[in-house]
Amino acid sequence: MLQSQLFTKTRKEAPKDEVAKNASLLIRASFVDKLHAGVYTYLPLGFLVLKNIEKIIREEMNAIGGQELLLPALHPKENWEKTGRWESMDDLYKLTDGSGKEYALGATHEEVIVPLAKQFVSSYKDLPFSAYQIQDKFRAELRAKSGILRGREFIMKDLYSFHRNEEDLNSFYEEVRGAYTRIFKRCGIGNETHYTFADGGSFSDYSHEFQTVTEAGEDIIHICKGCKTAINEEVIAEQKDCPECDGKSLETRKAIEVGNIFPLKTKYSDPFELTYKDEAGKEQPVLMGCYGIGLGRLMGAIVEVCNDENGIIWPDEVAPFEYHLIAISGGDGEAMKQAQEFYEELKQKGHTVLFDDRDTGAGEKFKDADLLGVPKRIVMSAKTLEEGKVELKRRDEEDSQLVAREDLLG
RNA sequence: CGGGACGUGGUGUAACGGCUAACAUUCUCGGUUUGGGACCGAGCGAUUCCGGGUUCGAAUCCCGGCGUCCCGACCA
Repeated sequence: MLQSQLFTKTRKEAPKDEVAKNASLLIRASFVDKLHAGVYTYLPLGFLVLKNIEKIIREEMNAIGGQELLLPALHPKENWEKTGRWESMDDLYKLTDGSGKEYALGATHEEVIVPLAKQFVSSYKDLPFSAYQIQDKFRAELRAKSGILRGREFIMKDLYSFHRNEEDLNSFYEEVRGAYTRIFKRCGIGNETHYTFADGGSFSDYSHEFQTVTEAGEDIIHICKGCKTAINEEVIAEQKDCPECDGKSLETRKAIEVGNIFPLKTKYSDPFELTYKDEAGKEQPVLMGCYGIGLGRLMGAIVEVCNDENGIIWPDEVAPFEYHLIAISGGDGEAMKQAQEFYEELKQKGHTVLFDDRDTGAGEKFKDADLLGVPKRIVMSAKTLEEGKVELKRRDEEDSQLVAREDLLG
């Protein structure tokens, strides 16, 4: 992408009302824009990151057999009355059309996917299976906060699994745990993200969360120094020791919940009478699990973890581009000309490149490069031309090096 | 939903109740530059969030609303 063509611009200063680091940096670098409290636009650069996160999640979901679909966001009131959540879920957005018919904006999708599954599940032979979607969710948060970490409209991946017995549910549950662990690792926050025992809220008796340690977090977790498993503050009273190992030394940290997994069992299959016939022809309730990851929140958490005083430092796999190519103009314009050619070459070899072809000072380009946080920066100037090479610097490293162009094309 | 802070060009700030609302930045034009937001000159850009009130006079004081952020409560 040519930076001169990008319709968004970076800012020297963050809007004064953004305190959260993720919002401050993402807005300054023009990855996102705030429409109103808790509702953000993903601008072209932010959208690239979001799509990368989405790709990672999709690959890992597919790898454990999840079937992708897209459920509606506009739900009939009746489905929500059936589970009792039309009344009990107070952050549910409710709306009425011109004729007086009432709807809910999807805050979660058990109310839609369970009736859907009912249409196709009748025998034990139809089980197990799992389906997921990546879609906008709406929740009337009393207080949107922390930039994109807690919004009122947000993109979420929700996976639902359907099983004939608890054993099968539990084994799939562990598979999802593995997939989630890989997702957060690929997103560059594997070391900061902990598998955590938590309360089930209104969803189930208990649950597990994936908590990323950051000062911007709104939860308190107690991390086992032995096995890195953690316990959420809300259940620490019941569980004083690490349940995974003998480690009893817990470290207390603030963290943000980037993912969660719930054994729903029959909580939502019961109200919709989702059942199957077993080998004996006997009607049995379907057991369910549900598993969520907030994509925007994940992006925010990555920024909270991966930054320095100069800007964002995107992990390789989520970065909007692989290379940030900077041409330092001036002189006879040769550097700009050669950079233009190199840009085309890199693209041809399949690399993603942001090419700073703007006619502006070198300082501004470097500042913007640091702020945008593309993992690898290539500089071409009169200086590098003399050597017949280009300068390569990783965003997460101090030193740069001169390398041959061919070395970057491979 | 309780408490607090704030609301002035796109962004960040300033202005005692009193001149044409100031400065920086962004942006436009011209010129000089080109290895860390460079420099010079000339411009554009605001009904000071909205509505009332006090006053000869309100960005400034008072009341109400709306909005944003922070703390708390709440929360897949």
